[in-house]
Amino acid sequence: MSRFYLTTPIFYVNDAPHLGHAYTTVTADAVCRWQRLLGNDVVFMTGTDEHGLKVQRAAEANGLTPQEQADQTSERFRDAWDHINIAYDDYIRTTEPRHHASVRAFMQRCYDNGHIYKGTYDGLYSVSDEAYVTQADVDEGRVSGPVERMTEENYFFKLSEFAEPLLEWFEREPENITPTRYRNEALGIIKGGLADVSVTRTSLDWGIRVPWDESQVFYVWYDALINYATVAGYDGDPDRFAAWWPATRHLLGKDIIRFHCVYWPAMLMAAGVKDLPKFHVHGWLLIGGEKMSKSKLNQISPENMTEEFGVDGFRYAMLRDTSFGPDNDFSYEALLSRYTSDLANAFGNLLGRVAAVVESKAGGIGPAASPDSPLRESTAAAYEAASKAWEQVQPSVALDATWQILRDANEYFQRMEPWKLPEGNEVNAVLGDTLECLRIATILASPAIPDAAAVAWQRIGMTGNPADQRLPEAAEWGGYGGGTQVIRGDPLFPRISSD
RNA sequence: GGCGGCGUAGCUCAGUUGGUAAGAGCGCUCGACUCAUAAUCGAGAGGUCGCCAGUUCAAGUCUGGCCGCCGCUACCA
Repeated sequence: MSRFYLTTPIFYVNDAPHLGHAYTTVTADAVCRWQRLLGNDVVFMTGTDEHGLKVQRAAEANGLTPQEQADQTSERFRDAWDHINIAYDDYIRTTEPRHHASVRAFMQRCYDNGHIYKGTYDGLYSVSDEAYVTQADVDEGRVSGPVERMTEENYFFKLSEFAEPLLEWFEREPENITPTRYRNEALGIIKGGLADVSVTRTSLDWGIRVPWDESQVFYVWYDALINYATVAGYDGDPDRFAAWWPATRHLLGKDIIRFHCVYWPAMLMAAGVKDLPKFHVHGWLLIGGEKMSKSKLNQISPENMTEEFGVDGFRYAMLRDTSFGPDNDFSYEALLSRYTSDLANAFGNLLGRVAAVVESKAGGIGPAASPDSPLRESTAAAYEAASKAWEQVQPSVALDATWQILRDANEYFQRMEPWKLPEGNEVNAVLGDTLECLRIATILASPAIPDAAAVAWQRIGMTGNPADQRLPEAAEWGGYGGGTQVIRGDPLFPRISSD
């Protein structure tokens, strides 16, 4: 048994949960559920990033204190994740005392190790963009309003010192960042030259106080990144940290590569943390299709997506239709099409037709799988492919491989025509083998569709929950012993009309 | 501007270190079947692999140029 610690980025609380957040989080959830099937010890973490100027401003605009603003939005994220069945083990908020303590301890180490110094930040600030900008930004018209020169005494992190160590890390760990395209991008950032970065601010209060200079607070990014260490027990639980930190994997979007894949590893080195995380980077979820844009689904909360397709329908379609890495198009039409073809037709309908024939030809009792089934080999191959894909954080590939079992089972069932056979061994073998395919596919699909998988599991006469199965044994042919009641029931994934 | 990425069948995407007649799912056409959620199964049509040039016995797969789209370039996954 091994440990598996997976994080999503923590989400900034000036923005309501939307499909992009859901994409990252559902992917992480499914990957963790797969790891649990393997019997690994898993910690799955998500949470909210609550400090910084934008939160302070948003609070003022809403007539709230920053804490109230953070409380409200953080709760919305938590509700959204509960709604789409995200089984997180820890939900961190950067305003929690444990995180404040952790950040102060972490940064104090960096300071004590001589990687932080006091300097003068001198930069251009665009009020309308609420952001610091470069001269190049101004020259090339990427700034929406007037800029003013800001001068501030800040503490700087000696990022420039870490270019070499970072390159050594890339040399040493060929798979530190996947997919490769993003590894190259991070490498490009490092090779492009790293300047020291200002990590504190005096211009706002809503942040974590610098332990060696209480007049300053940490700039929100450098507080936020440390959350991953907080959850692993960085401050106050050295044993836990030693055990879990080496198992760390970060899931993130390509827009935050710089901070995660370059700055964060450098900070860890500065704090004297030996183990560096693995990074899995994904592209954007692009929203295409007219119906989708009609209701501005790119801004809509994840809850709205589940009204028609159910939680599992939404989760499945998103995981199956987005290849992890590149940007992906996602649309209402695609979602409907995926739901219908894969869930209603290939899975739900197979379940229904088998149950109907079990009822008419086997008295409603599922017969056992036959040991020498022609489906045995292809099912094993599908498991191997799915397993490999989950390991590589490729849910779409894993689910496609899993559905091969269902396609094969439908083909077999069709070819054997059990509904025409007389009751007896021959029909029992066909039914048992098809049920066995459903049993295995249900386990393998459960990370994507946990609730529906649990229902399907009961329908074919299994007891317990597919989530409690252990791979790889549970995926081996012959696990369906038969002799239990198969339940026909209502369609597991009812068809949805397209209007 | 700088750095990086993408452009393969109608759609969404796969295509190891260049090498048998370019793949999958969906969609479409035709046929079969009727156990099932008008589901399922079979057959088929459909691609000059963005464009041009080059390297090579051989390029979707390498090199150069061009066109189009996109990301990052200090606080949105």
